[in-house]
Amino acid sequence: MPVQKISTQSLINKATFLFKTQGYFNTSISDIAKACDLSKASIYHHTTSKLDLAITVLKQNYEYAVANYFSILYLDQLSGDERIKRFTNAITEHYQDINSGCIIGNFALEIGGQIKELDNYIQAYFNDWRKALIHILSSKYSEAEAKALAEENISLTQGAIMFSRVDGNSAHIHHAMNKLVDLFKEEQIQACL
Amino acid sequence: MPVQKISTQSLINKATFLFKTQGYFNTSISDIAKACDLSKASIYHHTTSKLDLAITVLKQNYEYAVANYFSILYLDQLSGDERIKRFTNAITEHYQDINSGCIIGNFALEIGGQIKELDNYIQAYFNDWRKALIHILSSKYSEAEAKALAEENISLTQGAIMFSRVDGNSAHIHHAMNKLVDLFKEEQIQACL
Amino acid sequence: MPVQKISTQSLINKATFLFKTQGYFNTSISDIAKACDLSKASIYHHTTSKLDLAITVLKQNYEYAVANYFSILYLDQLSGDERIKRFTNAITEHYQDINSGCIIGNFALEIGGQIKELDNYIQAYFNDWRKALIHILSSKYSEAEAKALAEENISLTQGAIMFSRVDGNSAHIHHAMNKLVDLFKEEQIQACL
Amino acid sequence: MPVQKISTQSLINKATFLFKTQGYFNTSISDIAKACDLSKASIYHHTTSKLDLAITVLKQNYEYAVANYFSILYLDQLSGDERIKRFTNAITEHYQDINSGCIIGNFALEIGGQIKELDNYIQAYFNDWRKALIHILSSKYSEAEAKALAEENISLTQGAIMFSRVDGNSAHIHHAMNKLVDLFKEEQIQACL
DNA sequence: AATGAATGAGAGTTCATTCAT
DNA sequence: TATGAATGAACTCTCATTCAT
Repeated sequence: MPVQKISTQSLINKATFLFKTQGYFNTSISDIAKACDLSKASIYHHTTSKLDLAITVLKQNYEYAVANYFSILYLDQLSGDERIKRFTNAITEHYQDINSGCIIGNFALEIGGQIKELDNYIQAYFNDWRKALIHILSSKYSEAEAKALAEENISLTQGAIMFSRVDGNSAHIHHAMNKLVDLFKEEQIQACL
Repeated sequence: MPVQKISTQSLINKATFLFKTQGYFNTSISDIAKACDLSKASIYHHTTSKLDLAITVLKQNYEYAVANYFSILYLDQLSGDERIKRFTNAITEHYQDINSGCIIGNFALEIGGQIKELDNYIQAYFNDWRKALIHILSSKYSEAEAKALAEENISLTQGAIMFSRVDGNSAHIHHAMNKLVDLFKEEQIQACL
Repeated sequence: MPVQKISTQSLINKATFLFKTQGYFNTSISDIAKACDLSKASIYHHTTSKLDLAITVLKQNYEYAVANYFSILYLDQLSGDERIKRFTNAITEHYQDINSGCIIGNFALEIGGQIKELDNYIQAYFNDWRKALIHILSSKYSEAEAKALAEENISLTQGAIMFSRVDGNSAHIHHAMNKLVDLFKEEQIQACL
Repeated sequence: MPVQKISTQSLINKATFLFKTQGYFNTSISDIAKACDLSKASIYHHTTSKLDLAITVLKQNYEYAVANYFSILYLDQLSGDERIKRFTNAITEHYQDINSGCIIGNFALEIGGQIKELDNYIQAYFNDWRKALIHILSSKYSEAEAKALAEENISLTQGAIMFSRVDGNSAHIHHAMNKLVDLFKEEQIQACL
C-alpha cells in the first residue's frame, strides 16, 4: 500500500515555507508532517533528520539564488542596465513576501554561528551575492568602491526585508532595489563618490 | 539556600544575552537558570512565564534605545553634527557585538507577527527610530526626503548588523553609521539628491 | 520497541481503575504509564491530554451503564420483578468493589461543576438512571411518586457506595438494592405511601 | 513588622472552604495563601504541612458535627420528635450548599483508604453519626432495626448531598431529612417494617 | 508572624527519532 | 514508501516546602 503521497521536493518546499515563516526551532517535524499530510515517521523517508532537512532547504535556496539571481549579473552579453533591471526585478519578486522574507537571512540570525553546515551556506550566499554585485559594479567603479557599494546594497536589502516585515509593507525592498539601479546612472556616480 | 542569589534585573540581563545570541525558542528556561546559577523553578520567582520574560526583555531594550540613543537626536541645543556623532557612536558601540546584534531585529525575524505584545515593542522601536532620524534630518531635507533617508538608514543599519554577524566583522555597521554622518555633510547633499 | 504494547481500550481500562481508586488529580500520567508498562510519552499516542482521557473514561462508563444497566429496566417483555432483579444484581456486581465505587459519583464530587464536558456525562448518567427507574416504577406508582422514589433510590445507592467504602464492607450497597426490590412488593406499597 | 494578618482559625476556615469546593489535591498551598491574602511561606506559621492542615480541617469538621449535630440526638430531656426536628434542621442548614457538600464525604471518596490519619476522622464521623441515630431510633425500633435504619439514612443523606450537587438543587437533601422525620411517625412504622 | 527568594521533585506535554508492519 | 506505536530527553511550569530576614 505504500504509494508515494508526496515528492521529496514538495516536502522540501513545504519545509522551506514553514522554516521561513516560523523559524527553525519553532517549526517541528510534526508541523512539517501536517503540512505535507504525512505522518511524522514518513518525513524520515525523505530526510535523515530535521537538521539535514534544514541544510537541504538552505542549500537549495542558496543554489537557487546563485542560479537564478546572482548569475544574471554575469550575463556579460547584456548591458549593465539590463542586467541590473532583471536582477532587481527578480529579487523584488522573490523577497517581497511580507510574512517571510529571506530564509537565509532569517537562519543567519536564528542559528548563525551555531551549526557549521548551515553557516557554510549562509556565508556562501552572502559571498556570492557580494561577488556578483562587485562584478557588475566593477565596470563603473574601482575595485574598492565596487566592494563597498556591493556590501552596502546587500545590507540595505537584508535590512529592508526585515523592515518590510515589521512595517507590513514592501516599500523598503523596492527602495533598496531602486538604490541599486541608481548606482548605474552614470552622472550621479561621478558627483557623489 | 534562600537569601537573594540574583536580582531580577540581572536575570533579565542574562536572559537578554541568551535570547540575543541563541534566539528565543532555542533558549530554554533551563539555559537561563544555568546562566543565573539558579534552579529552573527559581526563574519563576522573577517572572511568570518565558514569554513574559521575553516581553520584559524587549520592553527594556526598546526603552533603553529610546532613552539612550534616539533621544540624542532630539537634543536640539547641540549641533546636528554633534548629535549625529554621538548617536552613531552610541549605536556602533551597542550593536557591534558580532555574536548577537540587535535583539529587537532578531525577535522581529524569529517571532514577528506571532505575538501581539512582542510586536508592539518591535514596531515601536522601528517607529521611534524612524521619527528620531526624521527629526534631525528635517533640518536639512524636505519631509519626504527625510523620511526616505531615515528609513533607508534604518534598513541599512539592521542589514549591516546581520551582515556583520555573518562576516564576523563589524565593518558593515561602521559603514552604515558613516553613511548617516555623510548625510549631514551639506555639499554632497545638494549634488546628490 | 515499537510494536503495539497495549491497546487504547486497555489503557482506558487502566486509567479508569486508577481514576476510580485514586481520584483524577491524584492520578498522574506517570501513574497511568506505569500501570500500562509504557513511557509517559506513549500515553499521548492514545489520547491528546489527561483531561481528554478522563472524558473518554467518563463517557465509556456512562455509556456502559446505559447499555448494560439502565437498559434492563426498559425490557418491557420481562416482568417488573425480573427486571428489578436483573438490574439490582448487575448494579451490585458492578459497584460493590469496596476500594473504588462509582467513578461517576467520585468525579461528581472531585471535579463536578468545574469542567463542562465532564459535567455533561455526570448529569446524563444521573438523569438516565432517574428516567429508567421512573419508567419501571411508573407501573406501580403515580408519576410524582415514581420520581420521588427513583431519586431517593439513586441517592441511597450512591451514598451506600460511599459508606461501603468507608466501612470496608459492601452491606450498604446490598441494602440499597434490597430497598429497590422491596419497592416492587405490592402490598407494602399500598400501605406505606 | 510581623503583625498577625489572619488568625489560624480563619485560615483553617478558608482551607475548609477550598478543600470542600475544589478537593484536596486540586487545592494548592498557593490557593490557600491567596484566599488568606498571605504569602505561601506564611501558611507554614499556622500549620506544618498541607496534610497536617487537611487533618486539622477534618478533625474540626468531625468535632463540629459531633458537638453540634450528633449531640442533639442525645438530648434525652427533649422529645424524640423535637430532637429529630432540631437535628434535621441543623443538618439541612449545614449541608445544603450545592457547591460544596460534605467535606468528610468528599475526602472519603478522594483520599479514603490512602492516609491513615484522615481515615480515622472519616470513620469516626460515620460511626458517631450511626451511633447517634441508633440511639434515638432505639426508642422506637429494635437494636437491629435501628441500626439498619440509621445506616440507611446516612447513605441516603450522603447520596443526597452528592445528587443535590449534580442537580444543582437541594431538594434531595430535604427529602433525606424528611425521611428521617417520617421514621418517627409511629403509625407508619408499625405498618411498614 | 510574615515574606521574598530559593529549591528538588514532579506535573503535563512535546520533541526528534526509531522500528516493525 | 507509509505509518502507528513507541520512547528518552527535554520542554514550560507548579508543587510543597525551607530559611534568612
